[in-house]
Amino acid sequence: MIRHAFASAGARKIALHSSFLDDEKLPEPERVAVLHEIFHRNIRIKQLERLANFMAPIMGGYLPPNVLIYGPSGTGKSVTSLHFLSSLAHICEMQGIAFRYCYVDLTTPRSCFGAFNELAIALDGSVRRYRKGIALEQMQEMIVAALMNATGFLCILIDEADNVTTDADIFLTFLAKTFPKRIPVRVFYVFLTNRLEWEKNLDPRIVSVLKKQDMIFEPYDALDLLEILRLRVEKALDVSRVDEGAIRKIAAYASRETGDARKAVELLSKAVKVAEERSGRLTEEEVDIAEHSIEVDKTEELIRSLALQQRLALQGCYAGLGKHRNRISTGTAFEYYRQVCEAASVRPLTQRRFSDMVSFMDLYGLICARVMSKGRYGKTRELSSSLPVKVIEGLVSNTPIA
DNA sequence: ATTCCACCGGAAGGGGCGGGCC
DNA sequence: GGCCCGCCCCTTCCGGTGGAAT
Repeated sequence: MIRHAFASAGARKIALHSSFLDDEKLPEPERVAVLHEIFHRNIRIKQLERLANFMAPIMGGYLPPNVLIYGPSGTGKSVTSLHFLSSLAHICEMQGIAFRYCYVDLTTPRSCFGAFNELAIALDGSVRRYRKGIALEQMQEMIVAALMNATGFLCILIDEADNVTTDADIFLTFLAKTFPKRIPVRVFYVFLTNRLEWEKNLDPRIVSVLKKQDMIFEPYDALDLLEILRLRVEKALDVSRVDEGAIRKIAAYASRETGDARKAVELLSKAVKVAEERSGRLTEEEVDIAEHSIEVDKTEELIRSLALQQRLALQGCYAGLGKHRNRISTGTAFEYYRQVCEAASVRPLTQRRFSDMVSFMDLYGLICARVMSKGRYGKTRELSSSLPVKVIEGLVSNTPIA
């Protein structure tokens, strides 16, 4: 039986090099190679061209302007910029121009201190984290000291620059004013962000000192995605078992939603798994199944990550919805919520708070809540279900309520 | 035209806690 | 390690609201 199971699983195998479907698992050289191919297929060529125009002064020994790049997540801001800078470094090396760049990753939100810390790590090349409790000025001194002997040009690429949660102004003031004056190396910045309004929240004085150029990465369209997906398919899969239509469908799904390349690859990877469990062939049908199952996974994960009170509220809502033909008012839902709380021996919150939680869950699409006026019988939000049946079952079966 | 239901949702204030700073 | 401030969560209070009922 084991042998048979193994053999039949092998016969349905589609993924030959599954690491190409997951960038996290890809070793660095391979990743670079994949990127090179992507850029050879004329994707993001316009953006590369603009970057090249901005940076061209460096070849004549002039300081390029700072660049601010907007674009939603998964549009290749980071990869494109990194690819460009590494090429630029290569060219400069051949021309004998002293140039280096470093990458400051603020993908996870950080405080001002944390941002300085990342910057320090990126600059002096060490992996050591500075101890907490150092004064900010001292951090700045150390960062300056690390570059005291550097010469030539330095480009600092700051990913998700809007993620500095507290005192972003201090961080940016340092970058814009103090830093360039105190070090011999000529520094310029590339900021990446996915929030268009970021600039408006900044101190206008900083913006004017930065004297930056703007650039926009629009989401990939279906054709770009198709190209990106084809590359992955060629690298990772047994091409003879993949329908062209399936790939087109994935590209269509992803471009219709957000144009996020990461999501497209994720969907591809999921579809491959589905196909391997089923027919051993990747067709449009498998894509549909995978799409649906990603949907379910996402909501289940969202529910798991809810705070206790929020989950109880959600359970209360769906417990009530099950008994009232999927239409209930906030007041009734609140009653059910209280029962759920009692069963879980948790002190229930006030109705006011419950009302806020309902709004929150509506916002995240876990429930549908519309304000309705029933005339003399009051005004209330009418709650109805907006989750797949499978998810609701899982949710209610956890409810210890009769 | 008025009343009145059953909430909505803003404001204000308290308490707990985590992170920044020394 | 310890202190303190700011933030978030929660409660209380209350004026507001759309339309059926009268």
